[in-house]
Amino acid sequence: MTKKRNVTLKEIALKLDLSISTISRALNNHPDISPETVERVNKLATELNYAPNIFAKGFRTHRTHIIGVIVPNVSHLYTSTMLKGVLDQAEHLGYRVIISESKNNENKQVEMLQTMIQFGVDGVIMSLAKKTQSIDTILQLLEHIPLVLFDKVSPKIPCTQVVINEEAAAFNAVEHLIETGKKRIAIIKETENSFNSKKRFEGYQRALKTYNLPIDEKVILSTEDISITNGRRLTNILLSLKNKPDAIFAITDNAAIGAIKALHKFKIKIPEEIAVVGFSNSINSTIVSPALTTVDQPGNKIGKTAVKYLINEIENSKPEVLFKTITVNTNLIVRDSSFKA
Amino acid sequence: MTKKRNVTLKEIALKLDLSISTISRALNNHPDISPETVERVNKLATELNYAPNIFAKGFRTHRTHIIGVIVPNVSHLYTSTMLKGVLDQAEHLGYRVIISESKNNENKQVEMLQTMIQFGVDGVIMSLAKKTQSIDTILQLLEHIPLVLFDKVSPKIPCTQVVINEEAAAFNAVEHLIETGKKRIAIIKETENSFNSKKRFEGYQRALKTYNLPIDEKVILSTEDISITNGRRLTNILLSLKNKPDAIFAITDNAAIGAIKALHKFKIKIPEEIAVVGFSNSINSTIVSPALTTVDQPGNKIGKTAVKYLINEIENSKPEVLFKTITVNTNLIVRDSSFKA
DNA sequence: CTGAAAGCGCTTACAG
DNA sequence: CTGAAAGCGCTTACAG
Repeated sequence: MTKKRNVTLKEIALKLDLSISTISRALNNHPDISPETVERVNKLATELNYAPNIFAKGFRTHRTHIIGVIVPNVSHLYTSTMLKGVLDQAEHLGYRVIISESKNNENKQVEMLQTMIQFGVDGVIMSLAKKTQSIDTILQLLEHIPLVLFDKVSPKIPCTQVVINEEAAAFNAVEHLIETGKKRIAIIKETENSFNSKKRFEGYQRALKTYNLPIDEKVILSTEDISITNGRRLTNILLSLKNKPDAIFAITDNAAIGAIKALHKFKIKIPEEIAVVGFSNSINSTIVSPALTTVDQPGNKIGKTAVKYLINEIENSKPEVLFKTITVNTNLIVRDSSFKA
Repeated sequence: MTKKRNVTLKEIALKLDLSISTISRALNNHPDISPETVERVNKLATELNYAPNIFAKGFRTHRTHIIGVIVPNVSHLYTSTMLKGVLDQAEHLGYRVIISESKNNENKQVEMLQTMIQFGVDGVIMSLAKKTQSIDTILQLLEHIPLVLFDKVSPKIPCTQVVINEEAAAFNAVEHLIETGKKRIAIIKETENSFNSKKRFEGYQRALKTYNLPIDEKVILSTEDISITNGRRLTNILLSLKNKPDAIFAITDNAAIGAIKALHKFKIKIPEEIAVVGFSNSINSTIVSPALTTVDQPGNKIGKTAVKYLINEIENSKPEVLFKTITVNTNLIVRDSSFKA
């Protein structure tokens, strides 16, 4: 498929009987060029619909104005809201965005990172694949490119990391349950000690301690894959306990939705008998009934913030950024799966 | 932030005391080069972790191996599954993907298309913004770049278009309702005569005609924004009718979910009194209760197919592609919001 | 204020 | 089988 060639500086130079250098300068508002020349050049350029060849430009300047984004799974609801934030902010600051999926595979993640660097992106924003172990390669690649982590992060990687106030958010969620009279609060968390799961669990523990409630291993359940199905399965386990919980804090909306489905099955009243709180405020949380009380996790803002910090690193040739955490705040949204305070 | 420079052909040439040309050829498996040389070059290249500068390459070859994707909204559930398909297939065929949102704004859509072209993408996959009117600019841009439309398409643009069998899918959905005994089937559709809404409406009409059921304007409702809220609102209107429908076919899952919420409020039994069928098979459709009967719309496959056709056009310099529709099939998934057949 | 020239890293016709 | 050279479209130090 042969397509029309684009207008080049040379063509403009020829038509205006000026040099390519002058055209380039005029178009880039170089102070040296006379206003009249700038005027003439701009006029013809718009007339001819001139658009610089970004590849030639990037090739020359070692800047592509492309940001790479690597996430485990683009079609996760929450991820897609982060992507929205990334796209918006990037566009706003004059950058394009290339997106890749790691599919929660560590090797693929590194591979993607490498291609992106090879590709010449100016920087990368990444949410880590589950169970990312060997940080070594990433550390090496860090010498080649500015990197900002978001959402799924790791303290082992010395770079800017954008996260929500995981611990405090979980604390608030559990505190809310306690304040509405719940005394035996179960938690459904991830088996893997991911940053998010760990912090949320810490918040849960701190809330119980603060209110002098016992921490009982029997109602602390974990799962590899924190899905609706597993939320349901673990809730069934909770229901089989002699001493049942009166509330469930699930560290994701999906697990919470699974919990609600299980409680429904056993005709247990929500929130009277058992209250449920989730985490994310995904669209799903308003569709399930009763509507889910959950932590609003502003994906959009996380994405925007990550872009802001990355571009800042790209554009300011300051000393290397080391470990730095940026925290975005969250709110608890109380719906029908728990009592109003 | 200064980052390490990458290894170049020149460095390899120097170390091996060969010319840059030879290195380039060896790395590209040019038949002229002796096997021993190829061997030596490859060895050093991997040793040095050589990666070609894609910008220099693209600049030289006028090929970037980047595909541009323009969609109205990345954080729509369905869109994100299409994106997943696009990313997978593109990666599989050795292409990178740049994603942009048109935000359903026609001007922005054209603007994005222009930047992508300027950017040097090899081709573009686009889902049209709502109410895309002035096709003129798009037609002009078509001369510069291969374009494939997907999901939201238009017969006015002469290019490859990837869609599902909208009409047949709607026909099947309505036929299912008829076969389970429903006789007065309402439809909730879009006001705008978009390709999708139009085709689905045609399928609805054909089903009623086929089974000799009357088409009654009173139960044909439209809305600008086919959301949960509006699904609920329009269902309230249906419930205020003297002669109520016994089934509702909503052309999106969201509208169907709104319908279910409205029916719930009035304690109407689903599907006994009124059955509901949606369209998309989004995750939401399994979370609402009763679980929604809906058309499974394979976003993943649509995305993949679009990429396949686009890359085919990019790589084969055949005569210009004119209008051509590729249809991906769908299935009706029967859940609890309608009777089993 | 303007131009000639080098060079970014690569590919490829041309020559040998 | 290998190399010297041109050129893709742009920017920028250097010269005037």
